[in-house]
Amino acid sequence: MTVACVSRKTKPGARRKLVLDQFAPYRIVALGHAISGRLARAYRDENITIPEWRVLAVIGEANEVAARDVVKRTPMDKMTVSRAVASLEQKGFVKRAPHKDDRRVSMLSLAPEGQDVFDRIAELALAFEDDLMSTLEPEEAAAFRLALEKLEEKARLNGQVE
Amino acid sequence: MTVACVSRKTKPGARRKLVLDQFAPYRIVALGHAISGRLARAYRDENITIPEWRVLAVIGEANEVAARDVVKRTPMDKMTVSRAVASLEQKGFVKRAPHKDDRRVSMLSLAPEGQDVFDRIAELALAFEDDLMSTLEPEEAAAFRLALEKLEEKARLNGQVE
DNA sequence: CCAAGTTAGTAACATATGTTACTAATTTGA
DNA sequence: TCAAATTAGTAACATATGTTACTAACTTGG
Repeated sequence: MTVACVSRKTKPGARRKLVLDQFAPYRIVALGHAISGRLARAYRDENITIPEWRVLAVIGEANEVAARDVVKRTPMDKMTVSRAVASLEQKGFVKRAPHKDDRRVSMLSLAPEGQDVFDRIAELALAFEDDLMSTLEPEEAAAFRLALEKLEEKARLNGQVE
Repeated sequence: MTVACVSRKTKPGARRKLVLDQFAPYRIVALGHAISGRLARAYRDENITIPEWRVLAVIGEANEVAARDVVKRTPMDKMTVSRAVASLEQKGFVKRAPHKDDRRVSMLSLAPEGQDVFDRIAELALAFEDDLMSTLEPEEAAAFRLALEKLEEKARLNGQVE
């Protein structure tokens, strides 16, 4: 157990100036934006939006899920998911099957064409990840992933309150 | 001898399965989303949108800038900036002054009230950053910031192509 | 049972954001 | 010197996204 030493480099009471380039939350959001834009190319060629891709990915990972599970596993609200699913079904990428004993729920699965699309995008996405992360040494990358996890945990917890 | 089966060794092009929770780009975007949501509370109380806050921050940092400079320094396109500036001017937070010798350009600066708003939000934002980053040990935090920088560089460069 | 509450999903509306195309001002270069 | 290209900024349109509130299907507790 480590001692939570919240030391900062600045003196207590000294008012820091906010400088965007050194403001970590901003840097993280900006990086996310850049990444989204970069990945968007892979979706665009398949006529898939970002929410649609996320839905595809969750189904592709779990084989059969309900829409509510997609909501739990991604940063999208249920309306966004609902729209994405409707569009994917329309395109013939996703199938709905009635839930065994809850008629409100449909179970989602990939149609053959949806599986193909998923595979193609997944390949590009993984290649992008490799390329991106190759800028970091292996230990750096591992540390980065760990830090991401901790920060997300923290950000989500705080988000819970109100 | 015959080749029995597919090697499991990871090599370039080898097919991994895409698992969202282990897919770094997704984790980064998700963290960005969580952070945005968390910070939004500070803006909301001041009736400031995220693009408006970014504009305020850039002006607050540089004292006098043109809108185009805001575009260069943030992940927003010029229309988004234009709207944010218009709104901020309407609210009396930002002033426009004609550029010395280019009549297309207005120089933006903070009105006194804008400075107040900026100061209040900046204080909350810095406190949030402290809280967020306190989950990391000082060396972890430093490594994380460095990694962020490298990744952003890489993501932006790739974004250039095409 | 069955009234009250909860949950899954969607419709309808409001707002936000991106895209295209335009105006006006400036720069370029033949 | 002036036609063509570039740049700053905005308008108008299309699309995407969030919010509220609703329906239908379940669950619960008396």
